[in-house]
Amino acid sequence: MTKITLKHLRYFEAVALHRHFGHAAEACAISQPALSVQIKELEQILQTTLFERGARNTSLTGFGTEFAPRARAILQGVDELQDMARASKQGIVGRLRIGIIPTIAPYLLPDIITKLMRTNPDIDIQVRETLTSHLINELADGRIDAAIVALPVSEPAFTEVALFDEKFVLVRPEADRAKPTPDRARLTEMKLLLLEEGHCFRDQALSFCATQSDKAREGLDASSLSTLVQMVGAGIGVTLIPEMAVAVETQSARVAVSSFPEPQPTRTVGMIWRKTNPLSTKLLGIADLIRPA
Amino acid sequence: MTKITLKHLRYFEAVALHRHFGHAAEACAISQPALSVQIKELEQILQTTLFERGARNTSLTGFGTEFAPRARAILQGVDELQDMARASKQGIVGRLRIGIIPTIAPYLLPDIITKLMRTNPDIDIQVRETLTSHLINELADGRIDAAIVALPVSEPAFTEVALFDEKFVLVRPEADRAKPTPDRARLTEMKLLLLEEGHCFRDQALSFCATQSDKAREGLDASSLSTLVQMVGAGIGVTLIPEMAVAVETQSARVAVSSFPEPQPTRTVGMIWRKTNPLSTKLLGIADLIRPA
DNA sequence: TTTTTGTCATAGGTTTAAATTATTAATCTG
DNA sequence: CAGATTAATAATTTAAACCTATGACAAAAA
Repeated sequence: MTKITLKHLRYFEAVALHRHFGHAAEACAISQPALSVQIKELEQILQTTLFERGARNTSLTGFGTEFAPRARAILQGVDELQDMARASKQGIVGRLRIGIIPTIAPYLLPDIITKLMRTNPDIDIQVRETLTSHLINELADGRIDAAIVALPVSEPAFTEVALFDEKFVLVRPEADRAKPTPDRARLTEMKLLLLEEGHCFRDQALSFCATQSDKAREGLDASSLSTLVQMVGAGIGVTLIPEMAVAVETQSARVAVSSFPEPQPTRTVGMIWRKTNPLSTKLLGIADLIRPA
Repeated sequence: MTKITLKHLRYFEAVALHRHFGHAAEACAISQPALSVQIKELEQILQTTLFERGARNTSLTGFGTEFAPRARAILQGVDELQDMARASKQGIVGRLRIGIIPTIAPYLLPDIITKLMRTNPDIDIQVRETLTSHLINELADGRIDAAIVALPVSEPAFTEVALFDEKFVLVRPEADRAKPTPDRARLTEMKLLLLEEGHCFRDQALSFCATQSDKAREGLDASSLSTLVQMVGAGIGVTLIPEMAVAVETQSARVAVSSFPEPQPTRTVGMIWRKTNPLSTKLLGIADLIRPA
């Protein structure tokens, strides 16, 4: 049992339009017999007559009349598929599904979006903000196209591109402003507030603090840098935040911010994507665009 | 330049569903290379990548994700075409576009529709009421499937089937009830009211009246039998109407109805359709159904 | 009527497209 | 590194679609 093909529908449409097999065949750039055979086959598939062949004129049957607009709609749908493909190629990508970790997103995203929109007015940007481990899964599954995270990720399936390094700064209560900046050794003596488990920034901060440590830290983990800073402002302890977050987060809090002496704590922020992603080269371009330097 | 085919879309859908070329190929009952080639061709046509082939898993690209629902919609539309064809075949015809002349329609239509609906609950009946000449044109053009008119029509392209004969009766003012029924010769002396030009019934009535005649008849033509009877009731003249119309039209008028002595005037009502109409045999069945005897 | 014309269907042979099997290439997994 | 998994490529076969030529039929013209 053969199936309906678009060829059948295209030929049908031509005959319906011209009401003449010969003219329709010409319009389709094929011979009249070829068209006749195809129409006949379509009628056989449908088990119905579509055209009434008179000796001197051809017309649609009742069923053919109902059939025509649907056939036309299908053909139009197919044309639209092609248009869609063409449209999606102008500009860098068309749609970009990008993931960013929470300790970067609020500070970098406005800038990224602005830059992408400027160079690429029709782009459709979809952002996903969650923990690195989730982003890695979603990237692997093809649910997002790229992710901006702290490097290294060391997944062999991913390409990693560094975007920039960022320093961590110390946030203390306003009252501590005059005190000297502690080095990493002295930090262990202070009450250090951290993000919840799962945030890479938590681990990065901890690793700087020379604490081997999870030493009796009661449940004071915060779910965002913003909360962390507010807690510091309330005098509960001190914390580290990325330099990039300073402007936004310490605006309205009664806290003192200070840089560490060398060796300063840092992390590398980068972009990752599947090596197999066909957009690879374009993603490289996007990385260049985002990179501030 | 090759074009998109439904095969492309069917294969695409399978791969999108299974996210695995081998399994998709199995689902399509073809070999994996055949499917790979077709998908590749589709991607070439669209000038875009639809799938991201990893070494161990396959996923849709961003564009593929947008492409999928449209492809699915098209395939569904095609399936519906087939359903439509199947549905249209149950019952006698599915849709019947029928034309009837005005001097028959009001009296016969209710009966016809009742009968058709009873034997054929899902039928879609479309009625066109106009003059014979118009019906013939519309029939020839395929705009209607059949027509009920007075025979003969004598179009070689049409099949004619007689339905029944109907007599014409004389309608006189109530005051004339006691007078003897005039024969056709005496009719010429009376003021005979007729339908407008174009109605076949006008010609049929005239031809009975032995008038060779269009003799100075002022513009008193009516546009319906109903009007004609009302005019008679008002004492303007006399008229002929088909027997079938008596019950409906003389109900509320102050007129006297009488049959003619032999030879009585009659006409044959019949059904016509294009010989080339594929529904021919079914239309014969419908004629049998309509025929009162 | 007979002939001619217009129009679609059928037939046989050729070309093009699609499928098959077999093989290769690449990349994970153990 | 060896074995397994998965998709791509190659060569060949099979099937579909098309073309030219011809036939059938009905309408129009002679």
